[in-house]
Amino acid sequence: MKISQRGLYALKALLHLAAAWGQGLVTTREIAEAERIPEKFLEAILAALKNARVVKSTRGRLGGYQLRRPPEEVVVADIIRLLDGPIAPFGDAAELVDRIRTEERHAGLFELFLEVRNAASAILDHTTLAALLDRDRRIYSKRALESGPSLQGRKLVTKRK
Amino acid sequence: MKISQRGLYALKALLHLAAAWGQGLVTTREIAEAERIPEKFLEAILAALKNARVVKSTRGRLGGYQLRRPPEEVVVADIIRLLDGPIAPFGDAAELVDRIRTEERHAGLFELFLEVRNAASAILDHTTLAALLDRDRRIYSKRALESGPSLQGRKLVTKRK
DNA sequence: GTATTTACCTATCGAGTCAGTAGGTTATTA
DNA sequence: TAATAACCTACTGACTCGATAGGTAAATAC
Repeated sequence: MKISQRGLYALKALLHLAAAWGQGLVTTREIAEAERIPEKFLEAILAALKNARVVKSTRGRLGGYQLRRPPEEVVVADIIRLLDGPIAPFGDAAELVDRIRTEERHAGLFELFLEVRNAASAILDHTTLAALLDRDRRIYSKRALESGPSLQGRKLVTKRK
Repeated sequence: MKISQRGLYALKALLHLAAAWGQGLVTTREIAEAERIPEKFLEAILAALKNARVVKSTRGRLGGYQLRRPPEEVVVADIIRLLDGPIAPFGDAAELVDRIRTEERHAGLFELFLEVRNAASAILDHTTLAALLDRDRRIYSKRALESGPSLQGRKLVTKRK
């Protein structure tokens, strides 16, 4: 599986919406600027996400986008499959299973590919937007601590004493 | 990572050469026919494999190809990297490490990608042509046993009694 | 020494994908 | 009614993928 720029943008946009969960609507422009995504390109991506019922929209003034379900219920693997196709190094899971059965000379090759896809799937299938957002925040605050302890940084350090 | 038709052909051709290891040279035509690979296309693939010193060749009459090293020493991950680029869902390992450091908003995303690439790499890096060939043979004989026990099949069954 | 066989080299091609861009239409609200 | 924001359609240039065509160079058989 290869994650395209489009797929990456989609995940970033969804993380943005996940961060804004429960706080109303967010416009494409807002996301585009914050996440450094070409606005018109983002429009197309959000259209796809809307079509797949990941996201919902309201139009006109004060319009915008929001997640359809809470961040804990949006799984990363689904988004990747939607934008960039199957999570497998060759074909998809069903095709691999089939070729393990039918290929008379090198079935082992497809067995191997299936193992790889299962390993990748295992990770991506149990990672949600909420989990990813958590990660982002953890890294962010760890960084604030390391490079130039700010007010917030100091407090944490002090607490650890 | 996505394995192309080209990459698949390369692996099949190498498995063919691995099976012929120690038995002299094999021509492109022979490989092309046995493995159902367009001959001219296979030529280009073998050229790349030769360039990368995976395979060596002799030309003229009685010419052909052979592996440069024993099948136990040829690792599948290297072949895939050669033909289809890095084994990572996004960029390569070095780029991912870099973006985990530099991305200020969504470093967690790249951490996740790195985990996926490590999982895939772990499998493909410790699989050699010899191991794959073994797999192929195991599946093949298991199949002979299941569907219509031939002479060879019967022997095995009888032994098990 | 000539014909055959095989690897090797160069160039080209049609189809498809990727990452956008452009320009307008419809709905909602101040 | 004007402004705003989602929505829709079409197009583009660059690139990749999976080949095909046609010839050159080297090694061997006869």
